[in-house]
Amino acid sequence: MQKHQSTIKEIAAALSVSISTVSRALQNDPRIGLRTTLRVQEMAKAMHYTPNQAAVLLRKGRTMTIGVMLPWLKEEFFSSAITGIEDVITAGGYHAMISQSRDQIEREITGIQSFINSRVDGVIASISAETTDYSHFEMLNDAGIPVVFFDRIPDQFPCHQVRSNVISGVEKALHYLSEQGIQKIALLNGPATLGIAKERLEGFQMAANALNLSVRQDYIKYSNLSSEDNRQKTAELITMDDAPEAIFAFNDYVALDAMQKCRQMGLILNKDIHFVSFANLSIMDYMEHYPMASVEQFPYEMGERAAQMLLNILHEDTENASWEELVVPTRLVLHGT
Amino acid sequence: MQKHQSTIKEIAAALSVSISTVSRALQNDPRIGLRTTLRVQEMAKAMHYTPNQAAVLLRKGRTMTIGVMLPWLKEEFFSSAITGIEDVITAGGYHAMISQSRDQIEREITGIQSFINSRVDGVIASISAETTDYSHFEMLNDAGIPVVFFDRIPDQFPCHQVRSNVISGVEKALHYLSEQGIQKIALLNGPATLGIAKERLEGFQMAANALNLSVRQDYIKYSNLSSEDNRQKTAELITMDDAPEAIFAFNDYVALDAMQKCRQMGLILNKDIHFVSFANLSIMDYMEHYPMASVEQFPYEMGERAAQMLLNILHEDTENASWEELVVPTRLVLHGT
DNA sequence: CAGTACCTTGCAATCGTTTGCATAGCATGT
DNA sequence: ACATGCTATGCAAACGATTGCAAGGTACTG
Repeated sequence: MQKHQSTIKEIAAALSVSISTVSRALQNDPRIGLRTTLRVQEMAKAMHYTPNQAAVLLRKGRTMTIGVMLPWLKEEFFSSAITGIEDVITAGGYHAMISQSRDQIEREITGIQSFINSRVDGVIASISAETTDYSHFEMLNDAGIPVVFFDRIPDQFPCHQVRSNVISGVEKALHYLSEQGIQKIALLNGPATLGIAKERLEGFQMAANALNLSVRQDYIKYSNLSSEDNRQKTAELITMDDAPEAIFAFNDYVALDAMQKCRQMGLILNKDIHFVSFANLSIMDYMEHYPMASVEQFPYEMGERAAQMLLNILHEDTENASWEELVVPTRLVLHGT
Repeated sequence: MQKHQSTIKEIAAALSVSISTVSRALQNDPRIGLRTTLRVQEMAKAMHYTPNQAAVLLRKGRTMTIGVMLPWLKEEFFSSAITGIEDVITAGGYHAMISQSRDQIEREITGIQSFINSRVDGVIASISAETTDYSHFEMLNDAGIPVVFFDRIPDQFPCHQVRSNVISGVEKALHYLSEQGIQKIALLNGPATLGIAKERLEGFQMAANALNLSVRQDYIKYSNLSSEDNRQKTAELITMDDAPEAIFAFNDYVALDAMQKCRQMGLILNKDIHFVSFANLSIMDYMEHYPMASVEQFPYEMGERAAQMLLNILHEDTENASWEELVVPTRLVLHGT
């Protein structure tokens, strides 16, 4: 009922010892006698003492906090990734400070600013769809705060990164479509600025060449990931004179919009038009109209790996200049067969 | 390239003024001359100065941080609520520290502990499905940290709270079913420990009485919200001798599991069995098999209101003893008509 | 020229914690 | 009796910022 946070100074006063003794006793410093240590720890418990993190940080220069910046919490991919991140960093004694950019560059910048103000020990980030300028991440670098990017990775410069093997994922999916006798395949991609969009395109072209499929430039569309644009670009594809038989979607959200648009325009899914996509939302299990196949990217695992990488970097004493890079394999999941 | 965070002390040294002058200049204190103020602010910018939050907190005793504790980020209801919370508190100069309990009491406790260590100024919480003991929230109270609960609210004691008008929502839904000539209605509820589950039951019984529907005890099931239990309890309902015509589900996730189970067991949705539920996931727009109607709870708005309430409480100077309480109206959304 | 007032700046304490160094007490060895 | 070594504790200076109070400088007034 006291509305008050107790301090080591108060514990010290209550026991008539010095604050340094209290501090050491609470850390089980062997230089403090057993009797004193026990008395202090009991008193601390009785007074509901909890250390003031701000004071500890100020003294130690570390916050044991990791900033996590990602586009949307509501996307299952990212909330799963967060869970993986949380599991790893809490095991390491850290906790997460989460911020969503909502795919807006301004929110990303202010969020990163706030990470710097809070002196987070490190950052894990997946960049927004709008991000083309990276000066806010350079500020982190100047401040000596390491950053690990995952999934959505800047492609302008080298960086610590965890990404899924997009190219092999695309290859597997194209291979599968081709096996089903489907030749005319469109790519409904994300923003061209996104590294992973470029990778999807690259994988798409490589796999198409390997399979002797022609890659038509007008089969390649870029969406800004909004539902409107997803539907718009889908309409453009399926109203073409020589419309594609299958659409490879950037992710499941794009696929959902695209499939809905196709149905609205009278096409029958998995007959007139086929879908393949990235991500594999768990909610898909409940859907009647799902993509023919999905490239599963294991977001939980990617989060774990990104967090592990960051903790490793934090625990390296030497400032080694090399950029860590990890590629998580993908898996092609077939639906409804 | 300096890997270093600059401090006011360094700015002071660079300009040969005292640190107090720098501190005041940065706050536009009128006591500092215009020339000096400008010189300091320029130098601060040039040196990429950002205030160390820990030091500010230590001095000021406020963190400008709000702890947000909720069950699952991946549930759209909560991620929408977070977005509402974020929008309000960032406008007020605060930022959020998010923690998910994943419906586990232990995670909830450690998360709240960590909020206390970080000396958050306030907490917004939606309790886990396992929470029956509230001593961790009492610790917040002892520490003088105000808590606003939303949606999932403890029912053992009074507290600041924002909740949706569950009872009227249930009434509307039951009324609608009854209008469709559906009489035998089951309630597939959440854990009995959850206040909102009790409310759903209460509303269910009240509305049923008002509509002269009999409330059969064996039509009322409690799920622990896991998919297995959702399916299990559904199976129990639909295999009864006198099975219900409609199931009122605790939320859309429960409804999805239940609908899937019904389909697996050969029932035809919206014919053999009808569904009504709480929440109204946006993903439902993409679904073939959706509930007949959903009670929309406006999570974004609930988040906003909870945040506003908390900020109001924080800005009240007097410790007024009354518990704030806000009920957000619900809306019945009809699907597929 | 002394007194007054104002404008500008600096000193030093403070927030809660950690930690290098000093010190007091006590037993041991010579 | 005295140096030596050990154990157990305390002192005081940090960490980076804020802020009440003091003080130096300048200009104005009588």
